[in-house]
Amino acid sequence: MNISEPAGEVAPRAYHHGHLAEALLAAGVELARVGGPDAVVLREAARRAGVSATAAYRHFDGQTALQQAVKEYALEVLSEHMQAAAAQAGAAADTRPASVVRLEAIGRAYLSFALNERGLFRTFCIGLPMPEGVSLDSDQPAFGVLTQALDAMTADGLLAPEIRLTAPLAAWSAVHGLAILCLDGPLADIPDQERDNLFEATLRMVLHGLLVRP
Amino acid sequence: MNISEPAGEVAPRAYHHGHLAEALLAAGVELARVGGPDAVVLREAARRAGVSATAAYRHFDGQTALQQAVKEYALEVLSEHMQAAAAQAGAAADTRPASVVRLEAIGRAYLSFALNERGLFRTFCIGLPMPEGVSLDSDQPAFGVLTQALDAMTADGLLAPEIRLTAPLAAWSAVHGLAILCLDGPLADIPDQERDNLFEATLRMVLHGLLVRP
DNA sequence: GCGAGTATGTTGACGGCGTCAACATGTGGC
DNA sequence: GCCACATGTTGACGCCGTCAACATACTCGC
Repeated sequence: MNISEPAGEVAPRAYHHGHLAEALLAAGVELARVGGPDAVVLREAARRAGVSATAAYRHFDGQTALQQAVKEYALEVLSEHMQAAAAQAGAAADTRPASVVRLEAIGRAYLSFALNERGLFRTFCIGLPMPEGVSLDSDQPAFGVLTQALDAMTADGLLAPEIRLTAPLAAWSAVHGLAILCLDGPLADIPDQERDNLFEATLRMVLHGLLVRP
Repeated sequence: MNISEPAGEVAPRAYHHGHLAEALLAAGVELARVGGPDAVVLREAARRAGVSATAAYRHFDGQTALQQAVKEYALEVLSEHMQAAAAQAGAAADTRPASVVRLEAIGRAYLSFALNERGLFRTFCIGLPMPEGVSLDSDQPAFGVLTQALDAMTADGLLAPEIRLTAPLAAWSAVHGLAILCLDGPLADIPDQERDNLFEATLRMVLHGLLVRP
């Protein structure tokens, strides 16, 4: 999804904007980044795109549609983060199985995205229907990278097959919950180091809770 | 906190309402129950209290103050739920240690509150500063009942002392995350039975992840 | 090449919201 | 009994989402 104005293309004309949908989405993303989902406001997005308030209705079916688009964008960025982390995992010296290291890396990527892109993450969280019914299928990149890691763990004999189906959501719940508690909850302003400790403790709980007993 | 209009007290006068703060809070709670935090709207609350729009400003310092009050109310209700569940736990035949059963009951109470009082739970979740800095101290009832259960588990030798401090937040993260995924996330409309399975699987992950190895 | 049809953007309006200032009306303390 | 204060009202402002009616530019078939 290309967000920024296409660089060298035809310059926007006087009347017809040319790339209004993209410009509105870019404005919406910026609004979300700064102010969270509630800040994704149609009139302001239109203003930033240099266009009248109601022009947005030619491209988005109302405010929630724009929020939904921003949400999808946020999901894409999050997915890329997680995939990049999973790909890089194992570079450092680590005696544990690669699949476990990868699962941990995914969790850490999720949390770091939540903390570094708070507004975007919050927008990704809001209660709009997930894009095209993400659901539990692994065709969604963000969820897919998680299920792949768990598949690898199952293949390695580290995950009991009978919990293979519930494991991704249980793990996701723990990491997601921790992210939310750190953003909106009582952990909003704990020192960085304490928060990191909590990250590690939660990841340990997830791993110990999922792995087969040695 | 008394929410409803005091039954047999002095009837509201013509000009001075008499119990406007309570009436506004009650209206706010009702709005939150139906529509979540965004539905907690000053003008509508005032309307329901039979009072002009700006009268609310004599009792609440703007909209966020009313939302905050509703949030505190929601936290109280949630705490009572959890405490009641913890107290009742162990009534059913269960061969496991009482402290473990209690911890499970608390988690289930949290989830059932989230599902049965969606609007209120969502309001409780919003990113306003927790009432009087709930933080990690166990003087908050909802958090206290959790730490007590974990203390009991530690005393029973079921929880390693070195994770005693991080355990409550790790456990809370998992249960909270699952609740959110069920309300706003991809698990919004899975069948009840699948959701219950997921509950149990997540609780198992938490318990296995926290308990010392037998 | 050109004209009709459509895509895109504008103006104006409506009601709802939060919020402030100025004003009105009760209530309680002296 | 009177005055200060608490409480509630009115009116206004600017923001928002949204709709209908209108204006302009592009495009495609001829």
